[in-house]
Amino acid sequence: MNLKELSEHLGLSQTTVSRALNGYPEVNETTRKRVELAAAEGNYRPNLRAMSLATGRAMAIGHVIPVASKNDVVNPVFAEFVAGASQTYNLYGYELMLTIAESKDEESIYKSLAAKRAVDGVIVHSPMRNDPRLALLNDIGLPFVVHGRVCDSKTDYNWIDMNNRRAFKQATQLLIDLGHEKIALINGQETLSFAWLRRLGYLDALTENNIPEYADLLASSELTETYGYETATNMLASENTPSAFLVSSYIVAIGVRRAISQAGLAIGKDISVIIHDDELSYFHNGGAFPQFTSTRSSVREAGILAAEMLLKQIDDPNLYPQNVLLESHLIMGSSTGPYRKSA
Amino acid sequence: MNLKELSEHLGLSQTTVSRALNGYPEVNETTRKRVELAAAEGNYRPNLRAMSLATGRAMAIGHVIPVASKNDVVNPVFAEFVAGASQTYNLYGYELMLTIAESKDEESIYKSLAAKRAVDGVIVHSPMRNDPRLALLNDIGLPFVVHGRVCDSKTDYNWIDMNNRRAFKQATQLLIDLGHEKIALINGQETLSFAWLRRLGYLDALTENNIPEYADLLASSELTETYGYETATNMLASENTPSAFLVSSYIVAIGVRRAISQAGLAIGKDISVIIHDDELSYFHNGGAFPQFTSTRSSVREAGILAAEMLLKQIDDPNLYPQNVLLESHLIMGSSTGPYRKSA
DNA sequence: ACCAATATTCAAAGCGCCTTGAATGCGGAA
DNA sequence: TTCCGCATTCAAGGCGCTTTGAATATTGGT
Repeated sequence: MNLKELSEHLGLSQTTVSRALNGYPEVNETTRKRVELAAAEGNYRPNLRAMSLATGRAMAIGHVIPVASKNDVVNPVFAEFVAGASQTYNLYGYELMLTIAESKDEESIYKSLAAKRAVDGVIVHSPMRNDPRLALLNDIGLPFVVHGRVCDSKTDYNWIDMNNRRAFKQATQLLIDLGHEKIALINGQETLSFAWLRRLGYLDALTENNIPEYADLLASSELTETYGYETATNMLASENTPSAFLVSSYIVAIGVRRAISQAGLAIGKDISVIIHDDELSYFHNGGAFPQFTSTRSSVREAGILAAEMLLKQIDDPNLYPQNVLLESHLIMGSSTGPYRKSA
Repeated sequence: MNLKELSEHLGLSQTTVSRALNGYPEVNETTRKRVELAAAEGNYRPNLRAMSLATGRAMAIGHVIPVASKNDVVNPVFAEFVAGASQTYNLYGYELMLTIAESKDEESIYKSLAAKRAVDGVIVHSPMRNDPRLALLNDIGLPFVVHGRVCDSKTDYNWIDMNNRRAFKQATQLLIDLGHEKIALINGQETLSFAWLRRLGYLDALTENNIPEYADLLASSELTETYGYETATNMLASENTPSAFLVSSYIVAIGVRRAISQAGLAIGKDISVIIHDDELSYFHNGGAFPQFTSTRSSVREAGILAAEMLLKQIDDPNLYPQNVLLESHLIMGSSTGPYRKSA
């Protein structure tokens, strides 16, 4: 059933039917009711392609998820984020167009998306400290919102981020207050903003407390279980053994826990661990007594908000860039405890 | 740059330019070269909306990921699967339209997708043993491929699945060969086909070996870490203690491992564990000596193949439904060992 | 040089919708 | 009754592409 058929069926012009369904005021309320009824009965939905050709709006948002190479890790956070964004799109009648692409292809994908008029805007995932995508997107004039921040940007742009720096400073401070001094940071790739900011927060706390920084207690890599396991194993076997770990994700922390347990140590007693918890739905770290002490912030919530921000921007292109900084909560769990010499 | 501008710039008709770019034979090769060059220079891409309006093909595939409720678990497998499918779509110029939706809304989403002509086909995720979506999709005439199978279907349909039954039978047999008799199955929700088939495989092996089946060694739920932990903890504390666990996913196994370690037992010695390994990229279970003995099958690969199957089906609507059954590999790791009475 | 056959190119219609500008119907004021 | 203004409705053009059927250019044979 298309507009023509529907309007013929009703004995009305396409104009009137279209206006009736799109809420224009110059339609008799009686007529509108009739039209709406008939549309519902005939399960009529405007052809998306025709509609966007006519209006110039694609009614779709692009999400381009970068991976380093073809068989590389897909950041598990993205599924949660997208789940949030999808909620928003459903609400406003937008579609979500997903592309998982190698970083090297990203530029051409954005260009193509724009040239094809496939999307009205995009969400930028995994921003780097100095991310070339900002300039690119400004250049091609595609509205966008960054999930995270670009540290070295001269211009303003839309972003929504968690306060990584503050979160990790706070977590480090807690460990220091518990008497720890040798605190290892098992971080994500520090070319990425989120990891860099976490590192800064960690260093902030050390500096403020006059605690020396040990290069061999800093690790930075992709967030996998294996990375957590191997790094923690090595650190525990080294001379400069840490008494606490600050870990950038739940998944990495699983590897760390494996290493600790394998070394015959007890988490929360011999060794303290604080993680950042994105609240991935299949890793529930909750209850009255969570396993991990954590800085917690819902990625799904960020997805919802980012999508809303983008839709607003698309709606009003003159809107000044918006920024949202979400705060995390430091949640006490059973993975932290006072420093013990014996460790 | 649109077709009109490009053709004016070239001094050719839109017809010729369009045909030149779409590889029609009735275009002079010299002209074609000229057109292609100009198109590349002007970064011309046909407007997707206009193109699909003219051709009647949306050039997009829908993926509808069901979740039980708004804040429910998003199956982590889906990200890997989608990463595979996306590779295929990139290759063929298709877009991937993702919707994450509560199960109760799924029907209306499929209908809407079809009525809006937003997609040319869909991938059905997480099929149930008796899944109403088959009839629905046949009804609205939307091509589809199921990732997994619907156990109770009279009609043929496209699917690609891993041989769950055989995999779990084989894994169970291995445990039996190692002397285990009290083998717990920590399974997914058995309304879902994959979990049901795994259960059948497990029972097949028990039956063949005349080993009794204990209801309290069977668990079925959503695949979260917490589920694994709590279930294993309870089973280990019960009268009818299992000496081996068969676990439906890596994530659940992490919880199981936590429970085992907390009970002071050693995996691969006191207790054996076999998992199913979907090869999630951030949980590498490889190397010469993987931590977990596992039935392994790449979900990403399945995504690639499913997408190819769907595109073929769309290309030729008269194609008889296709089926692909992927076999898993039983990979020996360090989480299994012979039965010990002491456990 | 002429014509049929073939190779190229083109003008125009149509995909299904929205939207501009014009047309119609109606009631109340004059 | 006549006219004007407002409330409704409509016809037609356009979004950018593909594709049909017609037109033009080119080629080889005679």
